[in-house]
Amino acid sequence: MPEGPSLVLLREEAQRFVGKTVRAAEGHAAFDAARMTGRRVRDVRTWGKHFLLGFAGFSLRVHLLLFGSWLIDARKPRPPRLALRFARGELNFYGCSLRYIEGELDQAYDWSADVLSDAWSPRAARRKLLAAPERPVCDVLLDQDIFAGVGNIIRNEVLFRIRVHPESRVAALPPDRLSALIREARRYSFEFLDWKRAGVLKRNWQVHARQSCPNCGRKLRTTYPGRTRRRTFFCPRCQPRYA
DNA sequence: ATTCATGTTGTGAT
DNA sequence: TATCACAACATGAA
Repeated sequence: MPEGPSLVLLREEAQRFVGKTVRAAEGHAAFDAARMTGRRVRDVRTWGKHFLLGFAGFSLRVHLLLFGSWLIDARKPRPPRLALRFARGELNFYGCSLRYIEGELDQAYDWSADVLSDAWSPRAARRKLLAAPERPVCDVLLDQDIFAGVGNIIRNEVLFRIRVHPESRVAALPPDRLSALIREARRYSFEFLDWKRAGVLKRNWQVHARQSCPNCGRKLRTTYPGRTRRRTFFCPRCQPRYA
């Protein structure tokens, strides 16, 4: 579930708790959930795949990892990893990683890296990419320091849309493909968000978990390339490899 | 029942 | 030191 756009939806749903006071916070013993009890939520933000609940002086960071989920005003049969109760309503997290971030979030995060942020900077992304010329594009797209919020689905879809083979190296990309990579990482992330919100995301996948190329009809290839070894779908005909 | 997957971090080997 | 392979975590869908 949790690529960047899904976190935006969580942020929107959690917005109603801003200004409210945590009446009870329960979690597993290893995490000091009680620290939030009696404290007022200042703001709700996201950075890439991080969900951030701001309190005076510190923030809660929730990372949903691969299987994480949340429920608002509802519970699963299993106890939540973290339950935040307010006078009206509750926010429950499952299967996630919890941490506190001390101080201001603007110190802790490079907001220009978040593809879904107003502060997103294509120029900063380009600079980071040019500093990593030998890396394959399949790896850099998942690099959260460059493209925070991009996950495996977005990566596969972006590479198909810009017609670039996943194992192309950054330095070998023609200038217009490098620009397209940066532009499409953000553009498709918002498209993902719209489709997710409308409940039509899967049906709009062009290559992810698909069998054949929507452009030429050939059978798609599935590989596990690069450092990350994540499942990669691509069309060997429509996505030329720039070595 | 078993396998797999929208993710990240830490450990130990090379 | 750098890079890697792998484990660990957790959960719902196919």
